[in-house]
Amino acid sequence: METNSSVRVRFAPSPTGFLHIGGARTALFNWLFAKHHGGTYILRIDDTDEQRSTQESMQQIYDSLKWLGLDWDEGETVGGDYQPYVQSQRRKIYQKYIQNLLENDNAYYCYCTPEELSQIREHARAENRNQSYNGKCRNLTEKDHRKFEAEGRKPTVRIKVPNQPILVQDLILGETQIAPSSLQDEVIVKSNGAPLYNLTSIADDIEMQVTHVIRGADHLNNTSKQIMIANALSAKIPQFAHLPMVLGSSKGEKLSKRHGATSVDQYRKDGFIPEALINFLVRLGWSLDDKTEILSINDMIDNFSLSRIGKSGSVFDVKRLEWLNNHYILKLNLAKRTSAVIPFLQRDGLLEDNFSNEERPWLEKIVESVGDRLTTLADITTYTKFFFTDDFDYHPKDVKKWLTKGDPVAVLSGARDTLLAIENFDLDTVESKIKDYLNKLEIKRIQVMQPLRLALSGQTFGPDLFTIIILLGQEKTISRINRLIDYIPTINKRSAN
RNA sequence: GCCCUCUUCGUCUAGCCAGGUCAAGGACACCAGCCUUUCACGUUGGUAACGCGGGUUCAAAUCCCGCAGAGGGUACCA
Repeated sequence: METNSSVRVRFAPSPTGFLHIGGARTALFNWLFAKHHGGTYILRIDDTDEQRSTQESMQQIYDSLKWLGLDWDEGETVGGDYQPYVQSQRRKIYQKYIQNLLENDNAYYCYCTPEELSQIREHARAENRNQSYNGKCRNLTEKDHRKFEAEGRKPTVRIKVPNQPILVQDLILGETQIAPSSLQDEVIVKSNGAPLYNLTSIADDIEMQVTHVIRGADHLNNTSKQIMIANALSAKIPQFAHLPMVLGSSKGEKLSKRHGATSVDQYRKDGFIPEALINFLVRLGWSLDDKTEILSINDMIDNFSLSRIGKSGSVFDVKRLEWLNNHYILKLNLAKRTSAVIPFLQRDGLLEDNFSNEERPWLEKIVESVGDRLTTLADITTYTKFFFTDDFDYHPKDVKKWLTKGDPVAVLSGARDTLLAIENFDLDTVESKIKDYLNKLEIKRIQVMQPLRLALSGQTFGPDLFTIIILLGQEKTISRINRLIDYIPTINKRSAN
């Protein structure tokens, strides 16, 4: 493994909502890059958007990152040499940068009103240029300033586009030159005095000694603006790596709610586990070789490299996530799997919030009976509901398929009597007695097993039938069979209604 | 419109930089068989891709040019 302790990276979300999938991948890649190089991973909150940033979002992002296991070395909650790590608390620091820019004539005050600006924008567009500002206030005289101030106009601060092209060197995308003509004098401080993202982001990257900026490709255009600012400051710029976008469908659209859940928190609620999500995310744009799909965190850390990240966007395919989720749930030992599943049983009202420890062994047996069927933790309810409650229906389709042919009442009665006669009600005995019974009948096993399944669980899928019988116990098993036997004569009446 | 970027099976990707071993490999999904008390799992097999057009070369998925398509940006958002 390469070791370069001077590597410093950051994940800098804006707290305007939950942590979404794309953000989680960006965080993961930064985290892996830092771990791989023995460097430092910083969590910074870029909350310069006063309108949309909220405390709740900040907390949600922290929670999601922690749930994923992406702990940070420096940041609001853990400290570090560059506190504070929340941009809204760093205004004083940016002031220094703004002064520098202004004093060296690399930035200037602009008094244009929103109306004037939109006119300029329209004009530029009519001429097929993409600049929305024309440098109108670049060369204001002292007199102009006084006049505007007297009118009560509050100025913004704009950075001056240099004459030379901006060179953007990207570790993933390669090198591009951005002509001054396709850049414009960006606003870096709002008229209310609030510094804007493109200033604060690069200022903090410089300030915090960030060596590599790894972020989504949606920031590609911002990078040239930020390099322009850093150049004006004569500051050393970090290296950049833009991650291709995470897309929502094969049409190549950016991932959005229309394509299903987009937040990490929603996937947690849906019963996905962090190991699966991490493994899924790391393979979105990155690969180790031509065949490795499953990687442990250590595998990822040992092998992670920016050079193996592709250039094109990746579609978020939930089927792949489900496959990984099933895989990682299986890797959980019974105790862990049981613990993981408990909140979902509680959520679905099958288990008391304060269930007793005595129930734990029984719970574990139920979870064990489910075997490898869980795609998500939330699936536990589907497979085990009938263990917890008698309140279940028989699906009409199953009823029609298994209870309307032959003589199900006789078949079930026979099975019931067989079970009733058993003294040692254990798995081996139950299994052998039932099999003896099956062998005596002249119908296919399935014709007995499925009606029994329906009687006991209301379903024709799920755990091993003999295990279900044992977990339910003799008494409940018998009464549920009787319940179905009583139900069968009413079937025709029901369908007639 | 303008600027920037991208383009291998339906999806994630390997291969591309250092052209031949690629009549393109793996995985998810899908389909079929096997296994089986159900559903899953597992297992065996199958369908399926180098966006298009030029060029360079003995040879191009790989290099060059053009086109098309897609994405991102174009804010006193990030």
